[in-house]
Amino acid sequence: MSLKLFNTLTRSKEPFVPLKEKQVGMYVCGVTVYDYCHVGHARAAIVFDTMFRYFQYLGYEVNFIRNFTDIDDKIINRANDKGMDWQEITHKYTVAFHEDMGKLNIASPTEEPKATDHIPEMLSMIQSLIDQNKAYAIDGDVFYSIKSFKDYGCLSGKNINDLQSGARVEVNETKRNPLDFALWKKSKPGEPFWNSPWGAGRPGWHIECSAMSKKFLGDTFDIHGGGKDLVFPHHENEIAQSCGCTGQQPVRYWVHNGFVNIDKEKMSKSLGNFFTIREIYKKYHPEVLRLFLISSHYRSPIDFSEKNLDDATKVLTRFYEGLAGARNKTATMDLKLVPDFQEKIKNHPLTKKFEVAMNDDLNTAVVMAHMNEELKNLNSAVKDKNSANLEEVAVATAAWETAGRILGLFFLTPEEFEKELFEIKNRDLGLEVSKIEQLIANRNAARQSKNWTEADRCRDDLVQMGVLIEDTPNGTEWKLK
RNA sequence: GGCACCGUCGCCAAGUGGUAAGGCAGAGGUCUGCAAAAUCUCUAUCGGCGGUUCGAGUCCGCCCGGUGCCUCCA
Repeated sequence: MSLKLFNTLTRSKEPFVPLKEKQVGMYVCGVTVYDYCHVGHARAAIVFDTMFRYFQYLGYEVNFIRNFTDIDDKIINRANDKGMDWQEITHKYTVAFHEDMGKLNIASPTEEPKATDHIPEMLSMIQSLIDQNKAYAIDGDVFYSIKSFKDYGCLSGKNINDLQSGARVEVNETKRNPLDFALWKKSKPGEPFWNSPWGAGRPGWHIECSAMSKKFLGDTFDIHGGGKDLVFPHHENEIAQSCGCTGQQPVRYWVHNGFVNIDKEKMSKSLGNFFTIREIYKKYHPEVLRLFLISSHYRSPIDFSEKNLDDATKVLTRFYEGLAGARNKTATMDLKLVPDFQEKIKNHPLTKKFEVAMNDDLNTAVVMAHMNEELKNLNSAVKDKNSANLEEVAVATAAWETAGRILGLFFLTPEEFEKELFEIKNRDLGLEVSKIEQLIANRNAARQSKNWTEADRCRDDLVQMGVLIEDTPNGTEWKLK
C-alpha cells in the first residue's frame, strides 16, 4: 500500500516512486504578482500544501519549490495603469500573497524563487537551445522552434496539426511557426529590461520555471504541479524547453488541480466572476475556506457558493467543538506517560483509513468522511462517564488531530477559533458581548426561580439577535447562529 | 472545427466490476423544565437507450445535458 498519484502525462494513477529514496523534489507554479489572489489560487496553494505535508508525514525529505513570476506583461501594464513602478507592484502583491496564504495555513515551501533573480540561468538555457538549433533569435526576440521537439503536445494530448488548424493561434509575422513561443522578448522603450546576447529584453513566461526548477531540483525531478489551466501551453512549453536543453524528461509526475467554478463556470479574471481571498475573509473564517476546498477531490471542479461555505462553517465548528471536548476530557493526563503513545496513534483505525484515502491520489474528501465518523466515536467517548477508557480517548483524539493537521486544519485552539469565528460573524450583527451576557444572566436567574416563561422570553430575545444558547454542565454557553 | 472531462439522494460529495462513504437540509427517538448541542434510527440504484459480463454507477457504443483546453490564467 503506497501513494498513488494521477499523472497528467500518462493520464493514469501511478505508484509514486521517488528518484532518490525517501526524498521528493517538487516544483509548483506560483502566481504572477500583479493582483490579489482569488479562490482559484487558494485551491492550488492548498492542494500542494497538503501534498507537501503528507509527504513529510510519510517520512520524506521534501524539497518544495514554489516560484513567483515577478516580471511579465501584466505586471508592466498594471504598473502603467496605476502610475507605479513595476517593482512596487510586485512587492505589494508578494506581501499580500504571503498574508492571504498565511491565514490559510499554507506552510512555507523550501524555496520561493523569483524569476528576476534568475535571469542568468534563463539566459544560459536560451543560449543552449540556440546552440542546439532548437531556438532562433530574430530582431531581439528569441523563439523556441517547436518543430525541433518531436514530442510537443505529449502532456496536453494535442497534436501540432490540430493546434495549427485552430483559429486562435496568435499571429506574429516574425515567428517561423505560429506555434513557436517566446523565450526572450525584446523590450520596448521605457520597459524594464535585462541585457542579453540578443539585446535588451525580458524573459518569456515559460523559461523561468524551466530554469528555476533545473537550478533547485536538477535536470529531472519528481513532481511538478499547478492548476489545470497551466497544462497548455505553459507546462507543455516547459517540457519542450527543458527536454530540448538537457535531453531529459524534466518531470516524472505532472500533477494538476481542477478549477474553482462559480455557477459551473470557471472562476477567472477575464470572466470577472472571481472572489479574492481577502474578500472571502470578510465573511468567512480562512480555515472554513480551506475545509471547503479540501472537501472534494483535488482534480474535480469545485463549485464556489455561499451555501457551500456555510456548510463548511458548520462542519468546522462541530470539529472544533468536538476537539475541545476531547481535549478537555484528557486535560489532566500527561500524554508522555502513555506507553507507546506515538505507536498507538500510528495504529489507530482512523490513521489507517486516513493513509489509505490519502494514498489514493490524495483523496481528502474520503478523509473528511472518516473524520466525521470518528468524531461520533470521540463525542460518545467524551460523554461516557467511565474514565477507564481515558487513554483510548487520548489516542483517538491525537490520531484525529494529526489527520486534520495534515489537511491544514486545527492550527488554532478551539478557543481561538471560536473567538475569531465570533468576530467574523459579528461584523454584520455588531452585537455587544456584555448585552448578550446580561440577557443570559437574566435567563438563568429566571430559571433558578423556575420562571420558565421569563426564561424562554430571554432566550427568544437572544435568538432574535442571532444568538444560540446551550445549557451545559459547565453553565450556559452561547454562540452566533 | 480539434482534443479532453463531467452528469450519483432536495443541496454538497466519495465510490479497485460484486448489489451505493460522509456532510447539509428533512422525519422520528434519547437527553433537556422547554430548547440547543450530542447521540440513535430513517430517506438514492447512480442523465437516457443498447451492449460486454455470472454480475456495471464503475467497461464499450450511441444519444441527451453541462464544462474545460486549443490566447493570459491556479
